[in-house]
Amino acid sequence: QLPLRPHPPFLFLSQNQPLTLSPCSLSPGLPANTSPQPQTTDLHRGEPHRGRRSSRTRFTEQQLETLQGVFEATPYPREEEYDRLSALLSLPNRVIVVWFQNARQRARKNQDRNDDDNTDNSGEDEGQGDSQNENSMDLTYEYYTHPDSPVLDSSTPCTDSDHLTAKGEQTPPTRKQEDKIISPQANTSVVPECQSEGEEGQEPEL
Amino acid sequence: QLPLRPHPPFLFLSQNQPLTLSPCSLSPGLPANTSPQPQTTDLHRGEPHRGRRSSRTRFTEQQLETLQGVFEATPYPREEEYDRLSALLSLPNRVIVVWFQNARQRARKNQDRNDDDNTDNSGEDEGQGDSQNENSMDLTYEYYTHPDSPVLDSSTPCTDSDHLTAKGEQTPPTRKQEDKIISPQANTSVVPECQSEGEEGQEPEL
DNA sequence: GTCTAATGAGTTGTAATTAC
DNA sequence: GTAATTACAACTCATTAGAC
Repeated sequence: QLPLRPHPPFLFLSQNQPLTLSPCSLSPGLPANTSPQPQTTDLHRGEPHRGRRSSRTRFTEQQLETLQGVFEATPYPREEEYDRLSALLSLPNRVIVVWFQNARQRARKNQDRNDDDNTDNSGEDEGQGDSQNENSMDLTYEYYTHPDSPVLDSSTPCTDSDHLTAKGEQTPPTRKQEDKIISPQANTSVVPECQSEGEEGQEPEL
Repeated sequence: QLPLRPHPPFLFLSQNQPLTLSPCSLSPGLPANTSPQPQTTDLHRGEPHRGRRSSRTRFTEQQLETLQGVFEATPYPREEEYDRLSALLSLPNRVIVVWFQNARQRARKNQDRNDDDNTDNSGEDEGQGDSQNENSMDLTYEYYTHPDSPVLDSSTPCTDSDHLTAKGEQTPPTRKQEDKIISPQANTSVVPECQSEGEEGQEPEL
């Protein structure tokens, strides 16, 4: 008989709008009021811990939104993208990197879970949150991130035919379990990597 | 992790009722600084006596009024709202947080009771003391407190009696939904598949 | 007795860390 | 990079205790 169960810290927004309340003023959708400067060092009220692991970052709604959006587009960004996001969201680079790692892990887990559910309980299909249903994303990665990776090199970037065939070889050494997850960023050819250096061809319209 | 005390099973059901809240007329004349003399002793604020229970806070009428007003608007305020209230009411943050927790608990309980009454004694409907019947609010929260949320506080009076921290805040956590526990990760901001970062259009200037 | 602020165990999601 | 793990942080519920 519980009408509510907001257990864990979570935040994500729908396209929700103030419906019943917002009497006096409203500026929906745009969190530009305060200058949100998420402190990444030591922020929480009080002092929960000192000297331990670095304090848990609390992402803002907007940051998560952006991160999630980028993640859904490119689960494996490269360093330029990390840097861009770092600057954009005013977060340290490590935080961004870690977020993507965790996001991939989460997506993988959700995918597995959904997959298992689908396989096991095919008939039992209740409308669960669809947030984890777009897990068709491909999360295998190939080891292009090596220091002398060809992708990042400016001399090779825009020829997608090259990387598609050359390193598009689907033989990741660490391809463990899921073969449903397929090609890594190779199929990101729809988003060519030439734009990665130049801040990803898409400009923020703001 | 500490099985010291047995705990009842943990199961939830959900039932929800429409929410009745008074938007702006919650506390039209909020206490600016008239003369609230809350005995927020240093007992539980500055110095936590280990082992000793904090002294029970005695809220003033105004404080309770304000808290109740804010609660009816947003049962799950964000951290900034807590801070605002803390400053506004001259109460420690912890006290505010605990008050909201207890208020939620109370509301849930009342809601359950009402629900049981309605369900069990459908025909028997006498006007019992509805001193707390106004708690038929929706306590589902969809995203929890967050540093900068694009919301405005509905508890913030329209008047200028107090704008000590005009942090825009407005959460529409009041989603009326019947008997469905929203899972925390329920709704994500799904973005279309092939657009990299132009999605939300919330990219700050760079 | 009632009412409720405070406490604490328990759950959950996840940022950060570690091991690989 | 991954997978597993740890350490929070924000909540829940039940309970305890303090003032009426």
